[in-house]
Amino acid sequence: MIYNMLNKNSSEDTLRSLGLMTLGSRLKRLGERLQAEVQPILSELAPPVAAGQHPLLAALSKHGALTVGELAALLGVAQPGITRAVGQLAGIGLVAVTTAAEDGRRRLVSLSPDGVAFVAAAREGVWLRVEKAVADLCAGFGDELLAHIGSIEDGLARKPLTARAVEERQDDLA
Amino acid sequence: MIYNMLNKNSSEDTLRSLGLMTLGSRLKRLGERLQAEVQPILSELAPPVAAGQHPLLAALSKHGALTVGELAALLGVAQPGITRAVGQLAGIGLVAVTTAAEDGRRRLVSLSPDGVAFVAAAREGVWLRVEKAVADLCAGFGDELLAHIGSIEDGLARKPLTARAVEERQDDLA
DNA sequence: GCTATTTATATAACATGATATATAACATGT
DNA sequence: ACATGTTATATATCATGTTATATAAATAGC
Repeated sequence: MIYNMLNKNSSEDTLRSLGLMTLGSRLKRLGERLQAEVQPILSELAPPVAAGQHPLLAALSKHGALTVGELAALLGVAQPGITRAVGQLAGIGLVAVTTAAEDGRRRLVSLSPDGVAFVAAAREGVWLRVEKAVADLCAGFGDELLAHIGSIEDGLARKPLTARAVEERQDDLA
Repeated sequence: MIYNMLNKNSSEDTLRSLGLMTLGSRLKRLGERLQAEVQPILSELAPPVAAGQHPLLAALSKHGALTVGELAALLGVAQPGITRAVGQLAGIGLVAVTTAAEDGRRRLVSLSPDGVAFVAAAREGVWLRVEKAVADLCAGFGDELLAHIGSIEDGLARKPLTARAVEERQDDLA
């Protein structure tokens, strides 16, 4: 019976065996795994910043001051998450927040001087190392993978999944 | 200026432009997006079950009764998450939990009669429709994408990311 | 100018990942 | 038989996604 126990599931992966039916769960799991593995590398640059917040800093560096809503749109996440992340980054002094002059509702988020230095150092150091490590992991098919991901994202924007499944049902009725 | 605002970021995606450096964040985002889009389809089968919990039911259906630890290993997630999910599924009557006879620490989780019927119906209905919708979304490259994902998962198991980045640093020192 | 509607964002609440730890059961060694 | 170490799992805590909503500012329409 101990033999059965070990054989039963010692190296099986249910998500893998379920294929495209659980693609979302599998991508999420792998994404979280990668973020967790990348975190120690990123944290070598002080102050430690969550892996998921580095793109926010990169967006500010690239575009200059942005509103909460703009950041949410650029990063493809919900607004309250950005509010929270910005609050945390402001707390450690990497970003500064002001109220937009032309619209009192808008909050303008920008890199602080410390934030500017942080991003510059990250570009030359940890970001580069992370990219290389991930490229090594992808063993040459990185570009192809990114293209597939892009294609799925574009496909979802064009036509949501529920619309694809609805058509399937109509086919069944015919 | 309104023109500038719109042009600034109307369709740009920071994660996409950052490429492999933010692969984890991007995979996580897409995975959560897919789970969210799949949820309404799955919820057509009563009772509603979270997208992330369907694989747990599939694992029980395939392997029979499993312990909490075995489920965590099969699904590649942490044990407390399984404890919670099992509690929820037991709450809606799809799984049953007993104590293993040969080891009083182990909890044996199995599909209830309602759970067996649920899985059977899902197999013929919503799981099939989800798989087809996702395959449609992948536009023919589904198998290739799954292979890439598998390769990354295997690559992480063989050699963690931090080990890959460490070697990079040693190269820099030389 | 006033009213109704829309918009930007903070806040609340919740779901779902994780790590850490307490507790009990089991295994090992003397 | 007893002490020590290991293991399975519930529980606590936290981080990070989300949706919903309240509040204030801005916009649209008359």
